Amino acid sequence: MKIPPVKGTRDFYPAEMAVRNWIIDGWKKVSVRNGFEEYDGPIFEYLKMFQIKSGDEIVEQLFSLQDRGGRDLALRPEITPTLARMVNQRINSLPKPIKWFSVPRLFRAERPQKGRLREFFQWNIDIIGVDDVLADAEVIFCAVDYFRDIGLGTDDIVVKISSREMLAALLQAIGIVENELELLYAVLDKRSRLPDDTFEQMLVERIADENKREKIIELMCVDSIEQIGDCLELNKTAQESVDELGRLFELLGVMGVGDYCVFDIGIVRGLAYYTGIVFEIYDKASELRAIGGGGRYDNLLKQFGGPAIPATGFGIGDCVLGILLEEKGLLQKQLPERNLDYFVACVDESYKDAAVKVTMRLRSACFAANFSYKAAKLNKQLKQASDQNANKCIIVGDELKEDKLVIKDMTTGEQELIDFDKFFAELK
RNA sequence: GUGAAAGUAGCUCAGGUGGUUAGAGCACUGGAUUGUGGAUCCAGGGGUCGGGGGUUCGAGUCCCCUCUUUCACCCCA
Repeated sequence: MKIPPVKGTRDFYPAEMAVRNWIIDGWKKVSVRNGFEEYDGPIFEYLKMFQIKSGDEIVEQLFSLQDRGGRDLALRPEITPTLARMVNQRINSLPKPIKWFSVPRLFRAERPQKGRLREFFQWNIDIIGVDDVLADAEVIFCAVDYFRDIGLGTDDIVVKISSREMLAALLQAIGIVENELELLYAVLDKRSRLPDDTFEQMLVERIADENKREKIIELMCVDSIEQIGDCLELNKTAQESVDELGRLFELLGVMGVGDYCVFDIGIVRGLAYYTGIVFEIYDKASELRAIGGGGRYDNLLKQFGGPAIPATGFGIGDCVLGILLEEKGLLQKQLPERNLDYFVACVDESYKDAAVKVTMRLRSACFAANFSYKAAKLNKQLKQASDQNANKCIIVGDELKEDKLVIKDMTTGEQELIDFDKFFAELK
């Protein structure tokens, strides 16, 4: 019986595994150099854990299961709840600020499509315990630091930034009451993906007052922070959050990543828990879905039973990123090739054991080394060495009778005859 | 969950209106080459034509169902 792979999953053959490792190693490297420490949690949690933040609708998008004790569990669709739990558990003993990162494997039971699978990896970094906008700037810097590192420039990607807090203040200044905001966000979040008239029609369903609607549409058309003041009279909270956003861009400039970042009032983020700065990262042509996104979530830890502690962070998935890297041709150039230090060939069957022995000595000395299972013709073995991308090939043959080995450099093709003992003595 | 398109070898694809034993290129294995790789030439292995049912003397080809993939919608933590 032939069993196919599960819908929305991927098999990682060595070629795909190399890509996955390269991406994840890059994430880890950038996290560490930006001063973050790695953490992880279990791959499944109580189902409840994922309902706190996101509500019941989300349960349909989860892979859930019941254990033999009747506990309702789910494979994690995100790691932030786990992070919240872990931080809350030790909140008093953890040195602040907390700068942690993780690369969890996540599961979502959605219908797969371009850039979205049911199992994927996501780079998360979070700063907990800092309410300064400098932390938001640093988080954005980290993302850009990575993209720049792998060769994605300002022509390739863009970070679109706004502020939930500011948007709330502005909408309230227009006369939208607080409990209308949530539903309105959902519409505003979709604006960039909808034709203007569809957007306006959806707005009609939410906001009856035509004056308010016009104000909102006018507001959503601003394309710089300065224009906001021209469009509306700012109250104190609004002015403060506008200033904060201005300070953020200033800091991004100081950090040297200002040219990757733009203000975009249309960035709202779907989920309810964002409280301040929000951002999303897109390919410049905007042909793919968001590569990642994040923002400030100052109430979340409290929702998970902890104290009110400010937090900010982001998540970047591997699927859209992988597509973009492929399209930009950045994988071929940068992927490390399989590399074997030595391939040990034997000239005939009588030297096979000697070849095995040489290989084992090389391995003990921490070199990547292989031998041929069959004492095949030398040309076959050399081809194997070549296929396995060996740097050097050791040929074990009649020279061994005089305690010598042939070392062939596979890039230059040059060979030398070297004393057996001397070779191992000089191995570094 | 809704809608559309596709599925033939490991990969990319040929297979006029149904008709012998389903093909090619690449990849893989072996040989040409008995101690020298990447090239070339030759040969070989590999398919229940996604799966099931139906129509037919006969189905890769026509019809129905199903699975998977892709794309869009819903959603996007």
